[in-house]
Amino acid sequence: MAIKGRRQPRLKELSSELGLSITTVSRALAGYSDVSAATRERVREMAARRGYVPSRAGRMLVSGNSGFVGLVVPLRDSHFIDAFLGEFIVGLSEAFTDSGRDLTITTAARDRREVDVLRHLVNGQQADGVVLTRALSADDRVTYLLDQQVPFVLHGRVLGEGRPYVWFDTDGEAAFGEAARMLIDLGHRDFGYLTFTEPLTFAHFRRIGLEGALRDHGLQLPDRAIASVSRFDEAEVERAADRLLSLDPRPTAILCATDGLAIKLLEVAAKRAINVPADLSIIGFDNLPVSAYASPGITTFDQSIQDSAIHVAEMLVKLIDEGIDAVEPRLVKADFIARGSHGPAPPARPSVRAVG
Amino acid sequence: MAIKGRRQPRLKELSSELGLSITTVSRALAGYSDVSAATRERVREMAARRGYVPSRAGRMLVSGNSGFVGLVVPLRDSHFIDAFLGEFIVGLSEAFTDSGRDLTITTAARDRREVDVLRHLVNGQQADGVVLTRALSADDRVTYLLDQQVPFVLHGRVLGEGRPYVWFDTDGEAAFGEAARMLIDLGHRDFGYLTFTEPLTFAHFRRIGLEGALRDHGLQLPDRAIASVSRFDEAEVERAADRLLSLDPRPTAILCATDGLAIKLLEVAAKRAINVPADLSIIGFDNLPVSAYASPGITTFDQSIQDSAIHVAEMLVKLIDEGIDAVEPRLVKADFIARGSHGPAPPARPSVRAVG
DNA sequence: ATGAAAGCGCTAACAG
DNA sequence: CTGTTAGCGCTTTCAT
Repeated sequence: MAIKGRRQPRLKELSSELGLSITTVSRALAGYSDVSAATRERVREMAARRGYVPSRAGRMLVSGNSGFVGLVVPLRDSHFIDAFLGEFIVGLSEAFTDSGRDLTITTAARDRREVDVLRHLVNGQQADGVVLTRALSADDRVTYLLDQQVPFVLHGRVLGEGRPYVWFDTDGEAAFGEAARMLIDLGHRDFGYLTFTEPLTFAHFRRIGLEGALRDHGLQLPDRAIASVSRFDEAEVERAADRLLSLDPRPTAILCATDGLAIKLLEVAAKRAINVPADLSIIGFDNLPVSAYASPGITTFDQSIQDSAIHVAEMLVKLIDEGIDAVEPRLVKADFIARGSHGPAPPARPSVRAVG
Repeated sequence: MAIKGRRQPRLKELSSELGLSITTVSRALAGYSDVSAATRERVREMAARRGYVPSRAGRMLVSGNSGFVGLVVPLRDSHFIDAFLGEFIVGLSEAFTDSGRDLTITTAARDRREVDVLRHLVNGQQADGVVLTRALSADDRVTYLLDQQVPFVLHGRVLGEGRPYVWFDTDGEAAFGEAARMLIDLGHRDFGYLTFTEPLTFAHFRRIGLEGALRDHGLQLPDRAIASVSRFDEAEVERAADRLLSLDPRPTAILCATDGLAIKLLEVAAKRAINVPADLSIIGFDNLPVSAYASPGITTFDQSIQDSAIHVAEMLVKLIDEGIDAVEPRLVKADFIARGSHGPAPPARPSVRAVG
């Protein structure tokens, strides 16, 4: 069943009805000055009345670009992260629509690797540019697109890529540095970090932010106090959280790479009758809707997903239109959202280690 | 900056390298039997090695369809609903990708009406079919697409449309009927319904499900016990909830058209020191992630957004390929999720009304 | 079994 | 100012 109905008019039809050549109609619509104002008006009026919309295919063929911008959605993660995607997509789409482009979403489903999907998108000239989310420290998507010289904007950063590329990121290093300093001021000395096994760049930066602040105060984050879990294995979180809470001395403050982790940690702490924030301060990142409803509310950082999306979209449009020299990578500050999951360090307890 | 780099090979290039005509290469790739097995293999091998992907534009032009399926994202709602969108989009995209199609997302931003966006999509032949979400009782998008004979699947239903169309919906009527019967069994007699001002079809069906069950038990839902709020005005919810809780007699059970509303109601009840579920039972719909984290957890219905999306996508593909006779509308059951926000009716209290 | 030619809708280069 | 011509990449008759 093709699109039937009152068939969409094409240039040919308009031109024959107007008694003009196709070319003239085309140029009139494009607003070229070399067509008389009178004709231009007449053509425009007719086109509007007939609801003429140029065929994308025709345009694509002659211009060489598609008018589409691609987003490859990574493997499906947890529900929490899907909330991110929804907002991000809406933001992107809005911004692209404003620039006359459309967003196409492709999924790297099951066995198809993301790079293959990208290759398909790029080689089929289905997209003039691409948005990537969830950067990995070493990200083969980035390498591939740089090799192919395809315009793209990365939400996040990669590590150790020599060539220039356009990225947009939230400054997790500064954020967790700030959080750590605040907690140190509140008397905390024993810190923990709950993060992902996968080499997600944001987790890396948040960690070095934390470690940097500790070092500045003569403290450190021992390896034992870092627990990591696969982002695809919900069950693992519980074990990891458990392990952190069994340390001796037990951390009085645990920073979590994301709110999703923070919430799980909160649950595990509750099961062990560890009071948050009296016995344990927890800090997350992302400001998920659930974080406000957990009890206590999760203290976290907000990065306004919609704003990020809009910026990313604008950067990509500029990159496509004006080239890489026209656009600077951007690092934005995350807003600290103080809620109930952090507080002063508990009074010092005798620790096996400290005593022995 | 167009896509440069090791330029994507086109048919012309492949054919000249192989010493064959464009036609032959095309047919070899299409697997036609009238090209010798040997050549076919040779062509295929070369195409694979060069990473050939047919140009979408060329295909579109000759076939008349785009290979794209459109989703018009409605006006931006609250954060809660965006969580729905994210999951829905991922589900759609996965299913469409499986059928070799891609999903394009267009936004009805700011002043552009959704129908205009649809018109653009349809007339520009940018999509072979369309997915619509959040049906309104009288939905001009549906009318328009039916008029234009454009294949579409509606997530939800409209009321009073005579022509056949393809829809997929969750049976909110059955669900809230079930919930009401359960609450009646628990002793509840005074019910309330918190819903939206906008004529969203799902809210309508959930309401008549509730009303039907009440009627069957000789009860009714008085107009005063129905409060509605605009889905774009978060503040209004509080006033509406307040009003419901000020009724005399105060409802002992309030059903909410969505979890988003239920959560707001829960907050307002907490402020008024109304204990849930001892004094008030609350039931929502959607099973948002936050609903599990509210305290008490919201009793609700789950409709598996991802499954819905996959079904919708499959229905649309079938509709496009085989026509409207090949596909039946579908009504699926929602799963009841019992949590802590409902319970037995409180012991009867003297009501001004009952006493007077 | 293979190739030549036409045409999908559009725009750009070139004539008149 | 307007029209003719060519060509973007592909598939589909129609010849050979």
